Amino acid sequence: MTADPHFPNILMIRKLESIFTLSDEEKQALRDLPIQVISLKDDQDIVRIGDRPSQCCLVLEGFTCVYKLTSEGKRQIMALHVPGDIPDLQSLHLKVMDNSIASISPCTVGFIQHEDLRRVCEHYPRLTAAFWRETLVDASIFREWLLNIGRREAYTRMAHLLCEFLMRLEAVGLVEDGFFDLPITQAELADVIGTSSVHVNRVLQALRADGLIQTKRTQVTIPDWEKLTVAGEFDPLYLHLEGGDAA
Amino acid sequence: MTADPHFPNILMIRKLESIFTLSDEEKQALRDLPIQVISLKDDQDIVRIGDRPSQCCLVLEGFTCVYKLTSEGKRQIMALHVPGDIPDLQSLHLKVMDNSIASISPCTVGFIQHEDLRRVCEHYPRLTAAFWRETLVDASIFREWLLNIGRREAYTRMAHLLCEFLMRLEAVGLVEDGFFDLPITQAELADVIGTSSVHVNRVLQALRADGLIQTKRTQVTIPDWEKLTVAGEFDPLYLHLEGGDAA
DNA sequence: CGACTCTTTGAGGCTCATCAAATGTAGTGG
DNA sequence: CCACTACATTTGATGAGCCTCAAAGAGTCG
Repeated sequence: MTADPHFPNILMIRKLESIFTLSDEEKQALRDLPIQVISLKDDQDIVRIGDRPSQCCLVLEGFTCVYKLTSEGKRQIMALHVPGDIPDLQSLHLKVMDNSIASISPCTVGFIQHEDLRRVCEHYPRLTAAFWRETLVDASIFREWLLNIGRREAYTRMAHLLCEFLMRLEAVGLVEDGFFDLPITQAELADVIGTSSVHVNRVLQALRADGLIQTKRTQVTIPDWEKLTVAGEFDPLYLHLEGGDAA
Repeated sequence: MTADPHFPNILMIRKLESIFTLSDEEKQALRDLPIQVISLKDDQDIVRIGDRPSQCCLVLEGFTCVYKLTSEGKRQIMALHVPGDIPDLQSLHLKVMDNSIASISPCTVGFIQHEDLRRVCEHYPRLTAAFWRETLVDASIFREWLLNIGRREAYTRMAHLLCEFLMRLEAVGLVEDGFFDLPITQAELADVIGTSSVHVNRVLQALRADGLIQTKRTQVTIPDWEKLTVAGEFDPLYLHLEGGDAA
């Protein structure tokens, strides 16, 4: 990671700019946002269900996950977040956390105080819209995951998840030639797609056997994007990767 | 339904007021919003995936659902909306619909132009926050449904869904003594909880046999709320039914 | 009363969970 | 460099939950 103390701010600005055109003033306001950076090992809770946080968390490096547990202790991961995402942006308007957020790989995150974020939003309504939109895209991904988990079988689900990951990582420059790092265990993948780790293992073997993915440690290569999207019934519409400025 | 031409506006105001305290000016602005009311039979699409709507839809009477189809034509319902909800509020900031919305019972809905909604939000930032919060609660429900579908079995899932429905309908005054109307077929319930209609039928029988619900036509009675919440592992936290004003 | 839709029931099979154990792969300290 | 530990992946076997197909009852409505 760059030593630039403003790297978190720049990451956030780049992310918003991929959708909205920001004025110099807006960019400056974002650049001036105080962001407290900390590093985490994997599997560390960042916020917990029931908390009443006074800050939001911006992912800088690595991946985080949003999860909940059933009363029998089964875990469901509802979302994965990559650098540039703000997994608990909702806490700006919902006092109590209704889910927990944890690092799923070693990662770096930045904390932004709610009051600072609110102040910026008050002065720059277009930034309010931009942040609001971020939470709407998150919601859109939840919907797609509901379809995935509710109505597709494990093989398709996994292919779909890998497609989504590739696209989202590509958007932040973390993919080269269909090749990216996925530092997530099979047990965690199981918690994402709602199956068991044993079954994840078998599904991954099937995907490899069908030539849809190649894996080496935590590295994943997609040799044939077209084929994987077909196997995963993947249509990137729901990611809303372009066109944010209101009509 | 009342003949009052401002009924839709009043419904919206009441909904927001259950969370935020609104000033007279804010209320007046909402009362002045033009809303075009129309009636629908059941199973009618209101907006479709891929559409670029220029208006939002406020549910006035009956229920609507948010759904998507897999390429094999299987349907997953991602959300149910009750009077007072705005199922496609997201379209204010996401140009293209990533899901379809349909009536699931005969219903009345009101359409509000995006431009009108935007104008109100510009003048009253607290209303922006209130609408933003609505979309955040929707997202919170998506997360809970992901846990439900991904990690709980059908019996628990159904109990959970009925708990949620009771609470949400109670919030808009549509429940009396644990008794409410649920004009939804078992096939539709199956699309909600991600199973088959045959299995829904068996699960409902089991719930009846266990004394957790009583049904008569589309009428549902919950004789023992406490027992049903245990069976459904239900914790209403995720509905965020109170406390919206920022700290 | 017939046409339609929805609910209910049965039977067989498939997907996937669970349990348990073996193998593989870092990371640590001697 | 090797033994040792801690995890993660892989494999096998068994069974539970649920799907699908098919057909029979029950409401509901013109």
